[in-house]
Amino acid sequence: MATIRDVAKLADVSTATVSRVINGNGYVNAETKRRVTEAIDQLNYVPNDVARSLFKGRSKMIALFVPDITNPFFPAMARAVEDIANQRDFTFVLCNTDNDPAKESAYLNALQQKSADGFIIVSSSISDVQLQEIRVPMVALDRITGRSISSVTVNNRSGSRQAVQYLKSIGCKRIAHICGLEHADNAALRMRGYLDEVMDEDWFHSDYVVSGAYDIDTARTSAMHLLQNYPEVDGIFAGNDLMGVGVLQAAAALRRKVPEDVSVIGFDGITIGETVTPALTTMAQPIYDIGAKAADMVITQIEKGTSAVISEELPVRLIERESTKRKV
Amino acid sequence: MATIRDVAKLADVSTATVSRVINGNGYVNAETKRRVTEAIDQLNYVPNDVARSLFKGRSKMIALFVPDITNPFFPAMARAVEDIANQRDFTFVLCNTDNDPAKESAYLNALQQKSADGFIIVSSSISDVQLQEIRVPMVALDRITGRSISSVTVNNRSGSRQAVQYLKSIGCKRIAHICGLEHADNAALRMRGYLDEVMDEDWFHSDYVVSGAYDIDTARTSAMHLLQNYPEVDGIFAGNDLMGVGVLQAAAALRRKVPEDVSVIGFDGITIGETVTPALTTMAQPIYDIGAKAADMVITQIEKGTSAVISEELPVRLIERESTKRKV
DNA sequence: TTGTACGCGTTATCAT
DNA sequence: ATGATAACGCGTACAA
Repeated sequence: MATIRDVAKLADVSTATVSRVINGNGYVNAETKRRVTEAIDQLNYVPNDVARSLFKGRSKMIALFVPDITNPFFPAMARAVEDIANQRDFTFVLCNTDNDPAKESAYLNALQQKSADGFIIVSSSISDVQLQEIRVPMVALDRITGRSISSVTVNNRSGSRQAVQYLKSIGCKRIAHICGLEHADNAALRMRGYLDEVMDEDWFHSDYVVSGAYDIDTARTSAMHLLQNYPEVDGIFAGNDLMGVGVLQAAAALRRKVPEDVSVIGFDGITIGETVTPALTTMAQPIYDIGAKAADMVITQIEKGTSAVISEELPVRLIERESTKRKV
Repeated sequence: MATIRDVAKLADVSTATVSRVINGNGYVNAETKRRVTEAIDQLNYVPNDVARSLFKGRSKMIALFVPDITNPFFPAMARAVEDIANQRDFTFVLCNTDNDPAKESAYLNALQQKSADGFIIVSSSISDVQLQEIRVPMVALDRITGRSISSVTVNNRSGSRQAVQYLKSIGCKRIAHICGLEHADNAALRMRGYLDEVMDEDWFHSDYVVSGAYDIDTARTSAMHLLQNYPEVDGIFAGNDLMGVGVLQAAAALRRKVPEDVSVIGFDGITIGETVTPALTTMAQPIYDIGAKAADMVITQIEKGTSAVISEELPVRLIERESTKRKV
């Protein structure tokens, strides 16, 4: 690997001049510039990022923390972040935390040691105080922000209300909810939205809310119990699509027809919802936009050096598929 | 952020001594060591990784290149690589290349600039010559290696033969194949395996091989044409599970019953195969093991500094689900 | 056993 | 318009 000194020697100038040519700083004679550029080409010189980082204390690198890389929602989002990062010449690192505080801390430390410039964090297990300690731009997704951290979220609560209203509108009389991870803010918000719509119904029963872990398997188990114990349930709002798929599996196992016997709606809008049978109706999040917006915010903050706290809320929208049908 | 000098000053020793304590190198008096450790604790000192990298020319960072992060196969593999990397105290970076040579080059350059220590590459678009130019340990997955690059693969060809033999054994009389990306070595191998088994059959027809892009949508389209033009086909071997799902969708759209009218088998063993209806029979790869093995190989090479070329082949195994059934 | 001093490759400041 | 040089923070000869 050629260094800046090699280039300087070949072009018969000082390293300072080479640096100026590379970074377009200060004045440099056209002819000198030509010589330097030529030397750079000839030696195939590329500035060493590590040395740059050491000097600047910055690395042109941002990281995205996700709680479960096997939930297709997150790869989809990661792709957006990656696109924006690449466009703006940042290196993108994806970290899978498994909602494990230890892993999160480890990643956080490791990356801060590497002078990571910014973080986008989807996590319900990382503590607010720990987030405060991060000294670089950061955006939280899917978490209620204590006004101290920038965020990009969707209207979880009203979106959930919409989902439940939709179930009502197609004729569901007993609507249950599979709730996501307890300590996840968005799970709590979606449950709130559900409760907003059903709490005052005379049929409402607190056992109509069961828990899942935002994954297929736990949701299937929970839904089995629910459907067995409360056979009158004819509509289920799952806290995310993965759990919606779990509900479909539970219904199939119990020979309950979807959507004839029970309608199911999920939340997220991941593509797996189109591949299951029946295809899953869902409240779709603008996944790409969320990731892109978050990346844009972080990078802009990095580049401008501002630390303004911005919170953005994006809308969800209903996608009707086969798992819900109007009762005749 | 405290530096090594701050620690040295507080402990009243030289930076060299502090460095010795940190890295366990050379001799250092027990009492001195105590003082230094204390100072480290007190200042919350952590060595700066960037400075380390600059000095050593290494970064304790490995990268995994995958062609399509939205194919669940790759997140599953990434998780394995990540686990091993973390265990061995390496930072893990996941790069999604979209099979785009430009993106691959960009990532490769960017990461080499950052002194990445090793690469695990799943790619059919990156050229062999470009791989040769990488001066750090590297493992290729899913590609025929020119003996010059270490690799971890599965027995694609014999696995495919097994798949086709299985279809035959359950009574399929006309077996077609949805082939993956043309320039992908593993797609070619899987097609070879298929051809090994069917080429000499008197019913065989070259139009029984159609192409997909290793994704659901293209496979569905191809399968639609196939099933429409060749209604006698009663067994389909899809080059991967995603395409298997595409085939199921095509069959559903054409009201062809699976497995009664046509049996379908995929390749990969990703979980989405369990969620579709009917659940997809598949030749499952040991996904986690592949990633773990590759990570282990790269890191071992990095640490030992050896450059031996190792090629490992792992076995696939049949998982029977609902998309195939013995003809009576 | 410990300290001094240099180099890793870059950028920025200050001269010239 | 250009060059010399001091940082950035660390690890390691070499000297003591």
